[in-house]
Amino acid sequence: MVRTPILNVTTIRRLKAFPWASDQQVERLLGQMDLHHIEKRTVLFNEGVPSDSVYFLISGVVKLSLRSPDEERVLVSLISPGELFGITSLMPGMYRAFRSEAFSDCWVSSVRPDTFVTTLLNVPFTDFSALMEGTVGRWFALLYRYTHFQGSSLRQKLALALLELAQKFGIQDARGTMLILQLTHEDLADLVGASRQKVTEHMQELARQQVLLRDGRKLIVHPDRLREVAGLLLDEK
Amino acid sequence: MVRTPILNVTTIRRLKAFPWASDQQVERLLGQMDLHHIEKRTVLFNEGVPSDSVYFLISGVVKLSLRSPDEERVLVSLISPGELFGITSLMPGMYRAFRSEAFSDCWVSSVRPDTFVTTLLNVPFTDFSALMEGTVGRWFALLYRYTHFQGSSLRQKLALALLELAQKFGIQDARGTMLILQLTHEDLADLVGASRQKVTEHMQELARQQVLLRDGRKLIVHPDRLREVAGLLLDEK
DNA sequence: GCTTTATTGTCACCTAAGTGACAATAAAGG
DNA sequence: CCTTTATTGTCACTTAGGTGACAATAAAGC
Repeated sequence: MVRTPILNVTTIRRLKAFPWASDQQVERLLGQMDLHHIEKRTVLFNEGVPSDSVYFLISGVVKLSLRSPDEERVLVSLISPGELFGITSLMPGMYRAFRSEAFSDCWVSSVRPDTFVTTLLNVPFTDFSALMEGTVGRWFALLYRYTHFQGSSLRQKLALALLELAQKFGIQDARGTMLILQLTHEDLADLVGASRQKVTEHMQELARQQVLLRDGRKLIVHPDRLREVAGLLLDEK
Repeated sequence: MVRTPILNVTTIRRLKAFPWASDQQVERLLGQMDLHHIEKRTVLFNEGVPSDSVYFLISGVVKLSLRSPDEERVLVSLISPGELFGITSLMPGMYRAFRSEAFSDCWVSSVRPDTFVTTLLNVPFTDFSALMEGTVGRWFALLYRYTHFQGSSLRQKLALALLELAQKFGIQDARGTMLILQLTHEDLADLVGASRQKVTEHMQELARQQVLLRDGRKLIVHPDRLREVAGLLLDEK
């Protein structure tokens, strides 16, 4: 039998979690958190499901991962006791970007994101959430791109990068989505971490396959086909 | 001569920035923001300097970049009008992780982070800042690792990954920093995006060079030497 | 319109890392 | 203690992408 750990203010303080919060706040938060024991290799949540709780790791190690285009697993991060995870739930309408599973036997606690925020910050959740989206949402988008770069070919990285650019700088055009930006192949190379020459080769190949075309020095891309090339499932992003 | 743009609530709304904020709040924020015109290629801030303002891009494109171990530039992101950037200033004691420079001629506006937060959220800045650190600080650490992976050799990636693990899971030991984790070479391979075999080879090489050593299945690392191997400047991280 | 400079295209060659296939250990389970 | 399974070590071979070196365009400056 496993002994249930005691979760009180002292435990929280020892884990160096929420150092800024008052004892009162921590106490109030604890009253709203529940406790789960999770055996090694158990999946807590999977990529793609709605983000509806914040998790707090009490003991053990949790692994965040992702599957790459070639079905390999990308290990994104290992979470240590005292850390919060699953914080995409602090932004509105997010889905889990990574799978989380127990890397060893763990004790985990979870809270509803609104309870978490209102208890610790005394501000309406929707306001906080919107501000998060407008600020650190960009970090998350970057993290998304970089984690998906792992285990991808140059071709796939290019597609992924162009997809992100299309969302930010794209305007609709009869022939597709035009990027209102003067990008050289060297810029793209710096963006995907490749050499200028190979980017030229792959861009030509992508143009040949009608995934994109060039109008002077402006690019016109086909988001759907890019998604296909990037090896994303159709529902992603 | 360049014509100074008008920065009022209508402009902000057209840029689809801060959609959740009331006209009053936006009005109040605008009163605290100043306006700069920046010519193409001008550097707004450099890596390593203290993070003391939040920026808002009104027009043009801003480029965030980083220099890799071999002096190449990694293009991290291109910022489009209506976006906030330089938001590490929302976390306490942060330094800029990326260089930001004008990719085209830009109009940029800046605010002090505390003004930004208190105006839009009506909460003490220190509270907000601490909560940010405890939640999305992890995302930033991940982003740091992944951006630094770009243009690094497997050896450098391994060093960087082990450095992060040492910070999270390391305890001091007479022989260095011991990772209290049972990590296989395969786990490390998944973490750095490499094959198991090559990780074995490099780990052996690192052990030979006294950067780390193995005690059974536990690792003992030398953070200083890892930092050296990773090609980081001594003051970074 | 012409000159200069930046960008793209193409190639042959090189190198780091991926791959498959095992042997050698070490840990775990009975 | 012995068997089974997981992990590490090693090596030959393949491959994607880096590199240098140009020629061909296209854009920018005058």
